[in-house]
Amino acid sequence: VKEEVGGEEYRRLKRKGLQMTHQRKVVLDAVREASGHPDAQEVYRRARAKAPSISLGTVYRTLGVLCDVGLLRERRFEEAQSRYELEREEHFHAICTDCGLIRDVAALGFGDLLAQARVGTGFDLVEQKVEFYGRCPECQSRN
Amino acid sequence: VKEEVGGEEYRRLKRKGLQMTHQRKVVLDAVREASGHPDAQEVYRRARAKAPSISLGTVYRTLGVLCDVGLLRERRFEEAQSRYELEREEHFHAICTDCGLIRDVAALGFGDLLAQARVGTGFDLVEQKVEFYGRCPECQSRN
DNA sequence: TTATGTGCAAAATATTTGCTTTCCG
DNA sequence: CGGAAAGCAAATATTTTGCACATAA
Repeated sequence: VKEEVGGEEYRRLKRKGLQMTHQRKVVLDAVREASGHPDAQEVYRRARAKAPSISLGTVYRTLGVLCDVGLLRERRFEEAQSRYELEREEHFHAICTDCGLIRDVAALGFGDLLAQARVGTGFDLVEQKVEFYGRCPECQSRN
Repeated sequence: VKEEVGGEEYRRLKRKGLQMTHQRKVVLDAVREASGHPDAQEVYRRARAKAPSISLGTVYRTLGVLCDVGLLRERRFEEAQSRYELEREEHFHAICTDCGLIRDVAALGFGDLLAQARVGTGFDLVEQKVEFYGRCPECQSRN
């Protein structure tokens, strides 16, 4: 049995009756190659390097599709625009208030925040979002 | 010594060379009277009840000013628009994924998340944002 | 071949800004 | 009175959508 390259992506799309296209490959690669958490404009810029005729509308639609099938994850930090990251295990984010750098933080070791919040609220909570704000090491040493 | 009603607001504004105006009173009251976390449109709607000629632009500028002087706080949840709340001690939020209800959650009892994140990242973190998502009690009993 | 996807442009949504007039202190 | 603020409309910024044409399977 031969494992197909990119098989996972095809499978996720097919499961929902969606097709794999050049644009979808290119957008997914753009997010992979961007360091971290690109917004739609950066994905668009990167995608055009490989698919010059791709439109911004397609980038938005494609990012939405890739989130729907579970390959990407949309994130809204304290900004006007959404950012996108590869879907993976739960983690938190530290965001530099000077330069905007976003660093992933392992969720391990923070205890069961969800369980505590469930007790405190009566909500059937299934997901959490944790962000920390402050200056990154580089900006700290800059002055 | 007589304590002036609304003195605190005047003081905060004056400290930055800003004036108190009818519109600023009305916008602040609108946030106070809204249950919880109104967005600019809801503030606008409420403010017009007391100041019919107020414009949406003024609402936005005023919300910004009131945040600057520390009376309000801008919040972005997983939505396109910002929401606003009265500035107060740190707390978290539980958000209903069905009806959108936003409930405040006391931050006490969650341990020193910031300290842990500082160690993990090397960032000089000074602020945290914690949100929980799931169904509120009422939506749970609805079906 | 045919359902699905893309490009393009216009629309929708949220927020900001320039400028003239009005108002607070 | 003089600087700060409001109203209004136009400008921005981000994201969504309608539709004719193109493409994957």
